[in-house]
Amino acid sequence: MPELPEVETMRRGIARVAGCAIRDFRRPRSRLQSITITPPPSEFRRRVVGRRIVGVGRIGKRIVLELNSGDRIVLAPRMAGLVLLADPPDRGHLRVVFELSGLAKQLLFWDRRGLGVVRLVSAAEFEGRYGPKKIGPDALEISAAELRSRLAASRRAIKVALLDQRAVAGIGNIYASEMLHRSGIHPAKPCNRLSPPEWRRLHAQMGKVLREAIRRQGSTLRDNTYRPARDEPGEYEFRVYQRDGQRCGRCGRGEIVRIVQAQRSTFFCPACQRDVGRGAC
DNA sequence: CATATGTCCTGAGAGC
DNA sequence: TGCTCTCAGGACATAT
Repeated sequence: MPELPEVETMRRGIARVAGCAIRDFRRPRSRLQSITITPPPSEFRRRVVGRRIVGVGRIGKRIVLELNSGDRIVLAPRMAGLVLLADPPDRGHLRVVFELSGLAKQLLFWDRRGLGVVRLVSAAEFEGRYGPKKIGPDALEISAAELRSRLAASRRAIKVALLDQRAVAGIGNIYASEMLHRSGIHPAKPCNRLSPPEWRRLHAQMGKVLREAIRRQGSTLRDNTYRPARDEPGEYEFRVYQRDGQRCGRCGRGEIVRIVQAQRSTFFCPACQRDVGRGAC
């Protein structure tokens, strides 16, 4: 699940690997299919062992470890991955272990579904793969004007467009529903039908939702996969996500419904997110 | 180019 | 209990 708030929480959780040297890189044996590791483990190992981690950043929903060689390690948890220093949920889904020396002893990549990716890239490759042409401005940093100019011409539904990482980075399926609800915007409204006040509200609520979620250390879903620490769930509280059938707390009148857009669930309140923007011409 | 869709993988939960 | 089926946070390749 990890979206921007969960990945940022994980990044903060491992921040002290900055300054550590990588002593070893290994993949614990597992009955599961192996995750994507590029380049292949032998070359990966050769290029990271003995290097020092000089920076711990985040780009959208990925964690980026900068090495003193100029290479970067990009960790993408995708749907069910975790980046941790210790205490993984179990050993069976532990995919990669970096043995470190310094303030942290280990860095772990754990992934229940195996959709995650661990990638080592040169500076040039990083630019091509994760540069501004591929990944838009971070959702925490983007200005209102930039958000609008990047999306306003699109005919796509706003909920679907918010998931496009080239437009704005870090928003996923859950927080997209949450920020649209707080903005009072119908998720199926085409981007090119949003009014200037709607763009302003969306921008404001985007920042609010993501900052609040980071403060609460993200959110833990029904599958219990993500947690900021052992035995400790993320404490962000959803207002619409997976609350279909319940009364809307915003207007107190509507009942939250679930719809499907682009094969993904969307939750919203038909009473306070009323205008689909497709009314009579 | 912009937009839409199928797929990767494992595990949980529903239904029978 | 145990089987089979469907679905889940993301991102990318491919198709239209």
